[in-house]
Amino acid sequence: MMTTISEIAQKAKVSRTTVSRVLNHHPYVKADKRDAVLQAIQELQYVPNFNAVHLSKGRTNVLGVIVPKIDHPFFSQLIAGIGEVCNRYRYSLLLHQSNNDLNQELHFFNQLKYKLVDGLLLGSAISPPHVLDELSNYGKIVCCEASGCDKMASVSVNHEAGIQLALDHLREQGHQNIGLCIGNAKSGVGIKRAQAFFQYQQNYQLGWNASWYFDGNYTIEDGIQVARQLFRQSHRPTAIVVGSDYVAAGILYEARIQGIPVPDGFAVIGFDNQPISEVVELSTIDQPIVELGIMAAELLFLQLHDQQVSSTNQLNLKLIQRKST
Amino acid sequence: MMTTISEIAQKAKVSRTTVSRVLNHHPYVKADKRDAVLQAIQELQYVPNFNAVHLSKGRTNVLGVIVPKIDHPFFSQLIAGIGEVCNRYRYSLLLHQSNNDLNQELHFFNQLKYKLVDGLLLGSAISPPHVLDELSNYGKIVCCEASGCDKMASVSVNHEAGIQLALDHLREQGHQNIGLCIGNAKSGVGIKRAQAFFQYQQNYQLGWNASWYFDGNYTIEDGIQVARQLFRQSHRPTAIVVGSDYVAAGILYEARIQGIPVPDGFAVIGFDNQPISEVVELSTIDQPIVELGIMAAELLFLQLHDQQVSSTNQLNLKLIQRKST
DNA sequence: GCTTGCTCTGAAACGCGTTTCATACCCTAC
DNA sequence: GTAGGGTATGAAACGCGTTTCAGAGCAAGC
Repeated sequence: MMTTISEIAQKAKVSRTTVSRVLNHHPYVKADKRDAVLQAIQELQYVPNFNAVHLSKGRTNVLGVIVPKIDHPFFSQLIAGIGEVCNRYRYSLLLHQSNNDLNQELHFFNQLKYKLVDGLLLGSAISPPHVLDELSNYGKIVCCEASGCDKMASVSVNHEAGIQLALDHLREQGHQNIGLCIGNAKSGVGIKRAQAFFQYQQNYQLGWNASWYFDGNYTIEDGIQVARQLFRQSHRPTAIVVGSDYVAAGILYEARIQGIPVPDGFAVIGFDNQPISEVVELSTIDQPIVELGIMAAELLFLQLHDQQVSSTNQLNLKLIQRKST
Repeated sequence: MMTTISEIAQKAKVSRTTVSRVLNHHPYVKADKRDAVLQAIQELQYVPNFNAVHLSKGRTNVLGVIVPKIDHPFFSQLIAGIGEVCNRYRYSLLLHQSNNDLNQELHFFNQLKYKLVDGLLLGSAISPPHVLDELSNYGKIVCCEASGCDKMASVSVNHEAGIQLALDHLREQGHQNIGLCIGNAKSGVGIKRAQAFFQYQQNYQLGWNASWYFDGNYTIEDGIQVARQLFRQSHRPTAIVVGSDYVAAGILYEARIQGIPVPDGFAVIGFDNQPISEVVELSTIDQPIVELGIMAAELLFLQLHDQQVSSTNQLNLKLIQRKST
């Protein structure tokens, strides 16, 4: 029992074309006809069916976003930034949680092929480059980390600079033996951070031992485990760089339990500047995550409006010193 | 240059109807024709246009979710739960961030009217009941807190029970003078919690002073301010119930700064059991937020499949005792 | 007076699947 | 032998807007 533009047209004694023009604010409609149409819309309580609009226009004004885990603070902030831009442009946001599952990811990519979204924002992507390459034939894509695919633009945090900030700071505090703890060692972020770390280590002749390295850590609980392994070692580092504030908070927690004085006995520096780092007084590398989302979305909109954009974009980081270093 | 089912039909020497049947796994298609169609789909690299599907089917297999702020941990967990269910049912999620702005909210509600989503999940709603009432004529809606609209189902946390758990626990620890700190005093949650608190207070003859009440607090920083105001008072409560772990963490932080011993000098209990509560050793009332999202989404799917559901649903809470009480 | 160029309007085609309905075939049951 | 019922297929209508194109009206320019 939906009202359609045909009924409006009939009631207002104009053609469907004219109704469509009124709805789309086309200038060539005389005032009297416009008023008649608007009145009919009122009286019949017309509500447009946007599936028809999308079909005929060939676009949907929807952006797709895929992330591994919505409730990870990094991604929820990223989405928040993207959402803000979408609101500004009156676009909607189609969100998908992949759980780092390749099938889920591929399934979501179809939304672009199926014309359900006008563009795609990749919070993370585990698909091989050739898949992304093929996908980019179907629409514009922006990746929130270096994608390894030159057909799509990317925005990312300057991980090298971040690691360097952290290490410069620790060296200034007199540390020479510094451990590393990251999340997914195989993700772009993980690889970049590890590379930058070991490069720096070599450049500055820092001490090293394989048992000072940890990966696959994401939670507070993980941090506690890392700390236990670390503090068990007789020859241990005097500081550690940690890829996540949550993990770092776990390490601080365990240090307190074991009575190891921070920062004098052991220093910890995290990444992200999540709210948690404030209460546990953790030094950290602040990542402008919301801004990252905003920038990624803006880049996508530029491309949707046929503007050229530079394909790699980096955001800068800053050091926030608190009492853990 | 899109391939359409017509081209497939031509190539496979069948009708469009048959192609449609193959795509929809309709049983009445002979194997040889089905194969011919599938082959043509392969060769022409056919990709369906789902806007056309949505238009003719009258549904989109998309759920809408609206929340005030995506990166608030409560809502990101809620969305994560919803997203999980959506993945299970192969539905997509259209997400909107309202920033508690009524216009944003109304704008998003149109997605249901416009037939862009099959159902709506309200993470929060500030619209008056009559708006929600009218909206529910356009599709199924589930609200994640008591909505005040009897036409839609709701799932919510049992706030009364939560407050009671917290207060029972504090009384057991010998507290008689207990403060209260909540977020939005005008939201459903805020009202419920305050009511339950004051009811309990009266029932058990607890001490009270108007300066022991705080609202509009959401962040760690807010918590620090609350603590400062609190600790300035000569006649102050011996414990406080706080509606958010973040705010509670701020209070604990300030207590430490001021050298007030916790829990002996002052006890704090939070709500949510966010990760932060673990590292700061905060006692808290655990809210099953992800489960709340899952349940809300499940309820919506039940309704989309024409099943009756009970209109009010509550989830239970549990006390997590740590070192702050 | 006639061309040029806007303004305004509607018929028809288009975007692309799905669904209905009619038809035809085949087998089983009586 | 034939009525009944399942299987298989296609033509045409349908869902509902937008866009193209052609044409009419009207004013300004020469």
